[in-house]
Amino acid sequence: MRVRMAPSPTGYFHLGSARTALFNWLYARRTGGRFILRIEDTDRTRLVPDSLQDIMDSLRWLDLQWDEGPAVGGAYGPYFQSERLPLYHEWGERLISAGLAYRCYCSEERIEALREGQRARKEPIIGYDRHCRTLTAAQRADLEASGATSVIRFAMPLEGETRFVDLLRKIKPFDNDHYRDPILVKTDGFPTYHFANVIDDHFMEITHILRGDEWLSSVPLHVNLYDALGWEIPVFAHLPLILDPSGVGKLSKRKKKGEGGEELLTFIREYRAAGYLPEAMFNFLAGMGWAYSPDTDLFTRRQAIERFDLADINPAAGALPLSKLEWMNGHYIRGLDPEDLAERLLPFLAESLAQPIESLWHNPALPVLVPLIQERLKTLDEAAALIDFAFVEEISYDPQMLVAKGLTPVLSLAALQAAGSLLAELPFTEEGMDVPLRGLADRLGVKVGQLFGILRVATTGKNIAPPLFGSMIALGRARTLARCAQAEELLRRM
RNA sequence: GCCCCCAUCGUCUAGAGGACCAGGACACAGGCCUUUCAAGCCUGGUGCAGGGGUUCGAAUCCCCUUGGGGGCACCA
Repeated sequence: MRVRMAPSPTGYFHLGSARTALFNWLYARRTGGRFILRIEDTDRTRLVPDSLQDIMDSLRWLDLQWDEGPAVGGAYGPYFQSERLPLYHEWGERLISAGLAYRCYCSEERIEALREGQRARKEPIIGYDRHCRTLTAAQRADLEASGATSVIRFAMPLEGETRFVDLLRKIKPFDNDHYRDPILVKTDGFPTYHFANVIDDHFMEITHILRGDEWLSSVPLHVNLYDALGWEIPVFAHLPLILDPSGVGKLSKRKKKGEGGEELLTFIREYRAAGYLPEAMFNFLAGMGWAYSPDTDLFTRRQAIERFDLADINPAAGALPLSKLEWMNGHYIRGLDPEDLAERLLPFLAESLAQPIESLWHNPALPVLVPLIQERLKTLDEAAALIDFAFVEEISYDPQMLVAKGLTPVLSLAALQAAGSLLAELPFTEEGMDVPLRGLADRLGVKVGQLFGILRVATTGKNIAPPLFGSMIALGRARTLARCAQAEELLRRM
C-alpha cells in the first residue's frame, strides 16, 4: 500500500491537514505500506516561503514521519511538483495528440466575463463554453503564429455520467456535462492540481488516495483523466472535514471562538506554541472521525495502529471539540514523568519569565514546583502564571488580598506575625510545617483556610497558587520570611 | 442557481434489523474530598432531525422534507 499527503506550501500546516496526514500515516503503518510526502507547489503566486518548513516541522512534531519525500528522498522523486514539469508537459502533449486535450487561447478576461454572465443569468452550469475545442487546424496555426498564449484544456466527454467508488460512502453518478473542460496546464507552464495530482499519483504508484472531503466533487474529472491516460484508478476515501467549533463552516476560515472572542487556533504551530503535547494532539486528532474503542477515547499511537481501519471512519463532518482537547492535554500532562514535564515546560517558562532556559533549569525551585502544578495544567503555557512568584525578586499584589475572608486587617496581621515567627524556627519541610501551622490556626481562633490564605498571598502574591507548603519550600526560608515581613508592613499601613 | 456529500445527547463518538426504554467521553449540574485552584471519586439530566414506507421487528434498509457541509478558478 502506498499513500501520500500532498500539501501545498501556501500557508502554515493546518489542523485539518494534520488529521488527513494522520489517517494516511495510520493506514500506512497499519498495512505496512509507505507514507509519502509530496509538495504541490504549482501555484507560484501563493507560495509562502517558510510554509514548507512549517509543514515538515508540524509533521515531525506529531511524529508522523514520511517514508519518502523532501529531506528523506525516495525512488519516486522528485517530490516537488515544480521539479516535475517536463513530465506534465509530456503527458499534456500526448493527450493533445490523442485528441483528448486541446490548446485554448481564450483570455482570462473572456473566461471571467463568461462566468459572470452565466451567474447573472443563473445558468445551472457554470464553466467554459469550449470555444477553442472546435478550432480548426488553420485557426490554431494562425493563433500560434500571432504569438497568442495558451493553456491546455482537458476534453471532457460531452455527455454521459461518471461513476466511482468511495470507501466511506455511496456516490451517485456525476453528470459529465458539469465539467467544462478544466485547465490542465496554465499559461505559465505549471500544471493545475488536477493534472499534476493524477500524474504524480500514477507515477508514484499511490494505491489509496485519502484526502479531504472537499475533493469529492472533482473525482469524476480525475477518473476521466485516468481513463484518458489509460491508467489504473486508485482507491478513493474522502475524509470528513473538521468544522468550526460552532459546527458552522469549515475550520479553514479564521474565525473567533465563542463569545469570549478568543482567537481560534487553526495551525499546528499555534497549538504547539500554546502548550499542547504532541501525544495529546495525536490522540485527539485520531479520535475525530474515527474511534479506537467504544469504551474509551484514550489510546496510544501504537494502539491506534493496531486497530485502524479505513472502513471505520465516520464520513460525517464534525465540529472541533476543543474542550475535549484541553481535557485530553491535561490528561497527558498528568501522565508525564515530572522531569519530562519540567523539561517541556522550560521554553514556555523562559519566554514568560524572560529568563534563560539554562538558569531556570538549575533553579532548585523548579523540581519542587513542577510536581505540584502537574495536575493543575491544561496546557504548558499556563505554568508561568502559577509559579512565577518563585522566579522573581519582587512580587506585587493588591494588599487587600491579605485580609482573609471574615477577618479584619488587624486580625490578619496578628495571624501573619504569629505565622512568621513560627516559620522562622520550623523545619522547612511539609511534615515540619503541617502540624504546627494547623495548631497555630487553632490557637488564634481562625480557620486553617484563613491562615493559609493569608500566607499564600503573602508569599506568592496570588489567591490561586500551588499548595502552600510546597510554595514556601520552593521559596526557601529566607525569602518566605522576607515576603511575610513585607506583607506585615502592607497590613500595618491599612 | 446547479451538482455532490452528510445527519445518534450541547460537542466528539459506539451502534453495520432483534443483544438499545441507545453505550463511552468531554462539557454541564449536584455531592464527597480539600489550605486556594486543580486533580480524583460518586450521582444526574439531555439524543436516534421530521414524515412516509419495507419488515413479525428499524437508530440501523428505501423515499421525501428539513438542516448542515463541500464543490462549480489559469487555488490547491
